[in-house]
Amino acid sequence: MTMQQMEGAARPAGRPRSEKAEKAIIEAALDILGEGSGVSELSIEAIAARAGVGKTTIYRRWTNKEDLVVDALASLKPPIPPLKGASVRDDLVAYLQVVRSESIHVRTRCIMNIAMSQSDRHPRVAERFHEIAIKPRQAAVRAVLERGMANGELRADLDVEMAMAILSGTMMWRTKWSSDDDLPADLAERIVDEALRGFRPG
Amino acid sequence: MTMQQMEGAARPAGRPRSEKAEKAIIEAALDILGEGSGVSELSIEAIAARAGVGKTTIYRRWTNKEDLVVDALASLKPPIPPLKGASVRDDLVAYLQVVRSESIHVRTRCIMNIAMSQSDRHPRVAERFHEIAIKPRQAAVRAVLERGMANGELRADLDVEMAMAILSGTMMWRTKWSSDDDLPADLAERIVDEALRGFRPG
DNA sequence: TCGATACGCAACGGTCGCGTTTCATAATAT
DNA sequence: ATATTATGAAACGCGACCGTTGCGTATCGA
Repeated sequence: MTMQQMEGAARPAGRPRSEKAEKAIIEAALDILGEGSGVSELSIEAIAARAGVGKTTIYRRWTNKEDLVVDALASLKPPIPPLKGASVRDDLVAYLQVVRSESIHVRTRCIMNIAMSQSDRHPRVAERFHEIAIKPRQAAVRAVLERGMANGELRADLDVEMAMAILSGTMMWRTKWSSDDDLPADLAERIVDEALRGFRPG
Repeated sequence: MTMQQMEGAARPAGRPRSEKAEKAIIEAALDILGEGSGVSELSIEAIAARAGVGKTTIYRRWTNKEDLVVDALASLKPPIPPLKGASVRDDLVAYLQVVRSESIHVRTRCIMNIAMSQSDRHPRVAERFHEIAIKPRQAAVRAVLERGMANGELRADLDVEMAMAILSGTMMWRTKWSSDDDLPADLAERIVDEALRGFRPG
């Protein structure tokens, strides 16, 4: 018995799959989605062409488009900002500023659109996106709010879910229905200040 | 000179276009969009088939799909609720309840999705939708808020645009990321009450 | 070296929707 | 009646992708 055979994932014979190709495929898919295509307009041929890869190489790894998109979304590491500022206000402003700055980049914008608009048609994709990109952020915001409730910066009876919806929803609404350039620079601060007015004790 | 010739739109000779066909086409288009298709997946052939109409009849009236969709969206009469209640709170609750109830119907939901997600790819469509479905509602809400500011129910220095974004954005966020059934029945009231906490004077 | 597997590439037959045309028929003005 | 335009149906050639296959080459383990 050789060392190799003892390894957990008994390596099959023959040429191993190219990791580079795999990354190129996922990157190409995200790229095309980032240009505004919906999931159904995303064609395997286009992905293969852009990735510089044969269609075979794609079909060998994923049996359908949805699985590919799910993996692609999963590869998006959401850059959660630290949020360990001095005050609840600072943390929330920092968070919403990240959201705002992302909404300006076309790629982020389109991928967000996909996740939001195709939840009926492609529930698995939307669910995965929610898991990857939304939940961790919501958890971070929730931590900030709960910290504030604990130390008295916020009302003790604050409805945390509602507060999170107010913060994220307001920013989303503004970024949706505005052209990029008429988003005021201090939008994050203004949203937080307006929201906090109702979140504070008293 | 006959009466007919004196009419504003000098009726051309020959068989007139069928109004019924026109309505059937638009209805079919909305129907398919309401099932979750994006604009680009919406095929003329499918519209014709569902409307019980020849493709000729469609191509004779619209030169491209976008124009058809624009007209279809324009045919959506937004049922703006009256909003003449006793208080700002009552009006806002009534408004958000309409929004909430619409978000449950698949058709409304999908058409909303289209307008929101395809603004990059089909700006004319999104713009038209905004004109038809968003602006009048926002105007109604703005009127309620301004009335409240005038009679002292709301702070005199309230940022009206921000307040509208908070109300609509929060409801949208909740309806987006929730399955229909875990939307609490009193969601509208809870959003309004939470928001008003910061909108009131003092 | 040899067997096995993956690679990029090109071609296959098949489906779908495109936008156009033709056809027989229907509806309207003169 | 006759001229004119619209209608639904069917068929056209065209191009985009589909998912599969065969090809020669590259990369691995034994």
